[in-house]
Amino acid sequence: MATRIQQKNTAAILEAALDVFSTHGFRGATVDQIARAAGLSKPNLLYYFPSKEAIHTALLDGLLEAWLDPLRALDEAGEPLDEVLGYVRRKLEMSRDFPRESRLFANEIIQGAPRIGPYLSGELKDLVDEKSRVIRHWIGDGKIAPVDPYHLFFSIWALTQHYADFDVQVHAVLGSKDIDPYPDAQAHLEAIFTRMLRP
Amino acid sequence: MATRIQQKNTAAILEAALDVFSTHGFRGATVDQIARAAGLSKPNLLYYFPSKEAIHTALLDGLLEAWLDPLRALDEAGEPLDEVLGYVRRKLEMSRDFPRESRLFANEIIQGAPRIGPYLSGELKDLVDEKSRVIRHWIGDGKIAPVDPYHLFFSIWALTQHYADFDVQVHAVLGSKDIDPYPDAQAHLEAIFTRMLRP
DNA sequence: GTCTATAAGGCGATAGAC
DNA sequence: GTCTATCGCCTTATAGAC
Repeated sequence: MATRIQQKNTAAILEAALDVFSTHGFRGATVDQIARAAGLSKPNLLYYFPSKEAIHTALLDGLLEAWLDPLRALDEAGEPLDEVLGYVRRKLEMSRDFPRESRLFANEIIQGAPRIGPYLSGELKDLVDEKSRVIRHWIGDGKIAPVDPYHLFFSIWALTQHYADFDVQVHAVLGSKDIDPYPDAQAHLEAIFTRMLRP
Repeated sequence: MATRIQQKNTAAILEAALDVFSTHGFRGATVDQIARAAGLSKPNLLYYFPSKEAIHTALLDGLLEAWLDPLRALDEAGEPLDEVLGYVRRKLEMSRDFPRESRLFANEIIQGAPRIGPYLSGELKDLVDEKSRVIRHWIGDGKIAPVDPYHLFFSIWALTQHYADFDVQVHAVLGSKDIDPYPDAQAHLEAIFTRMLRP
């Protein structure tokens, strides 16, 4: 049974760690940095988590738990094009609302997925295999244009996560620090996938 | 005037450093790791480069020098759709042939572009602004369908670089370690942009 | 040009008082 | 539960012999 203080501090640590790990990667982050951002001393932080690795694992576990939800919601019984567009919209909203989580994930993958390799070829692949059959079924019925389902999913991931992972570049190129690129991005992606999938 | 030994060792160091930096990021990489991969002792490596930072800077400078070439080649006088498809093809070939360079760049951007911020809002933005005017010109002439030029370029970058940066995930999801995903990727991307831009 | 040895400091983690 | 002090390791970089 966690006390109110424990809950508060644990939450503050995870919040601070998400900030630091997503920006600097696992090795680039320091426990001191996380502790200061959480308003705690270093030994006090290590009173709540046994090690730096443990904090990182806790973050990753929490993330992977929710990472596949948008894809799970893709419904075979729905209107095919709407279902894909809905998935794209949910993924783009995740980039907008949880960019640090996206960068935490991206850091892991780029560095060879040392901690989540089994997840990729297990849970993730299984779900993608399943939903690929749905896509192929829709294609067979003439509901959407022919497309390689796996590369379709790669495209959705790449296009939506780009706005979180490469956020700095997006803003640098658009030039205006204050403008929200997401409304235009949403319209752009909807147009892409509509043209791509309309029979 | 560099001797043959100097040229050989400098090249070996940069080659090894590209391997290590692109996989582990700047902080995650160690000089010892790079030295061993280059077949040199640590002090010997530091005889050729004054610091770890200097090696990284040399790599980044060399990369940025060539990074924009595929976009520079986009020719206003060419056939619009072919020009865009050619750019996509060149970028995808860069992902296939230089995945470590792509990951080196991705690591920098994800971590907030601490070293290349000026490049992004300088050289890169200027070139994108220029080529965006070309895209808009083509749209005005009815040569390609209306599209936001900036988000078009974001899409090209996201879709092509994904195959280098998220290589591990691509292979995990496709399931077969030995299969080359690039032929299918090329066909997929050509179909996307053809459908997207045909008037 | 290349090595062994080592300085100097940062970092993860622990000890022990309060 | 939280702190100060510190251990021990790892890492960057240098000294100095060959």
